Amino acid sequence: MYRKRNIVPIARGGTTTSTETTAGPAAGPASGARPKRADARQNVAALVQAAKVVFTESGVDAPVRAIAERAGVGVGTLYRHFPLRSDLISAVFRHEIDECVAAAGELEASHPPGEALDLWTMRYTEFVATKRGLATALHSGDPAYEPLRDYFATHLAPTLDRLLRAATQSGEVHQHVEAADFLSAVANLCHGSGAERMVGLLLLGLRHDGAPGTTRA
Amino acid sequence: MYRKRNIVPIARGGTTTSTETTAGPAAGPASGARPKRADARQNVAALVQAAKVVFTESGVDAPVRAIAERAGVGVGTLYRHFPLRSDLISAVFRHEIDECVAAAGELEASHPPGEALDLWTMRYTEFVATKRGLATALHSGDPAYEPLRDYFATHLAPTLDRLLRAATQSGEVHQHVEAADFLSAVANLCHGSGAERMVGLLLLGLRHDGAPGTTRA
DNA sequence: CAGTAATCGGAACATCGTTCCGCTCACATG
DNA sequence: CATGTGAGCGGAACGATGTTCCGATTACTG
Repeated sequence: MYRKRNIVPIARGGTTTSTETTAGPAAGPASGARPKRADARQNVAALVQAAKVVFTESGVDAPVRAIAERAGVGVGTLYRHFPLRSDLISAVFRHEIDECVAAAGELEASHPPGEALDLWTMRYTEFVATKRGLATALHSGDPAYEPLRDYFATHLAPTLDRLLRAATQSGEVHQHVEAADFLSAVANLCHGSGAERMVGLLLLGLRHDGAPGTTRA
Repeated sequence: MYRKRNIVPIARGGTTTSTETTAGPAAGPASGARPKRADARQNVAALVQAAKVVFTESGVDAPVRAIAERAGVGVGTLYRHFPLRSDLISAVFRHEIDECVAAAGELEASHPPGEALDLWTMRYTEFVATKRGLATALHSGDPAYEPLRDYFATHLAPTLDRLLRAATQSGEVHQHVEAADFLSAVANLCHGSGAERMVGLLLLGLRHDGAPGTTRA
């Protein structure tokens, strides 16, 4: 059989449902091509929703089939909309990542640079820590996650870089780090126990005004 | 067919070959049971040897079959001797881990506590960094790696703990950390780029004499 | 030299990612 | 509203991998 058509009609064009924001391979109405079919959009939404649940329950490594089943679609459909695993992950977390970026702006405005850096890092830590498997995926080297790495590099790295520069200029931070490296380091630390403590140490390390690898002057 | 018997006889009991040290599930002659059959010991040695090569080439996640094939045995044989993946990993790296532990003693004797801590950490970093997939395996949560985690906790943690205490007592380190947490943190950092730099920051963080999460007094 | 049990090999089974393709039906069109 | 068409769907099928099982084999004991 194909699929029971218990599909609730969706408003065409105009008003966008909340799910539309999270859709991955957006075929924006701007691109000349014909807009996506209604049932297709419905499925994309269902997949993202299902993935969100499954990722939370079993981590981002959860079996593809589990997601498809929960969404009530076949694996073929899943792959049609999300050829790369990271496409689905991005769709699910994009919003949260964007919020993380936005948070930086607020923190910068309401706190001194050093504090803003600390607070933002903790926020980022929380985000990553609650996404089981995210850090591992990010550093797996698997090309299936490339776009996800890109998204991190493009959005999060510049944000952190700004915070780092500010804190350095204000004299609170004395050590230099590549934003991308720091980001990946923090993500990695979220694997193990005592993650927050370790991230805290890293932040403390940034404050040290001696040369690395040597005992305090 | 079974196996061509091109097996070179091995001295019984007495002199132990170098491989015997690395054998995993050692059926010590002490335990009343009958000693392992000669061909079995031979296979264990071949497996460890093969695993060493394959791990280096493809990381510790390498397919089981690749190891078995390289060792010239069936997968059944591999599983017979190393029911858990970590058993094989332990067998391969036990020696290096032990050397790492031993190195601590030397460093303690020839350097001030703080320096010894730094140097030992770097040595540990090198060890983990060159074992692709080791860190990931360690923190995968997969029960197949439990014994490996144990080995780390049992051998490496006490060593680092000693170094940490000494450096704290000498006034060089001001922050407290659980040795196990630190160990796992460093291992995790070895995933990403700029690993050494990040480990360096962690070590710098230990020196900080302010409260964590706050700007320098 | 024969008997026995330890050991072996690899087929068989389960899980997972990924591809492929015939079948359907949503939508534009008349 | 009827109709044609291709976007889209489902799930079988394939390949890789981990793990178990058991009949065949042979190392060792007596």
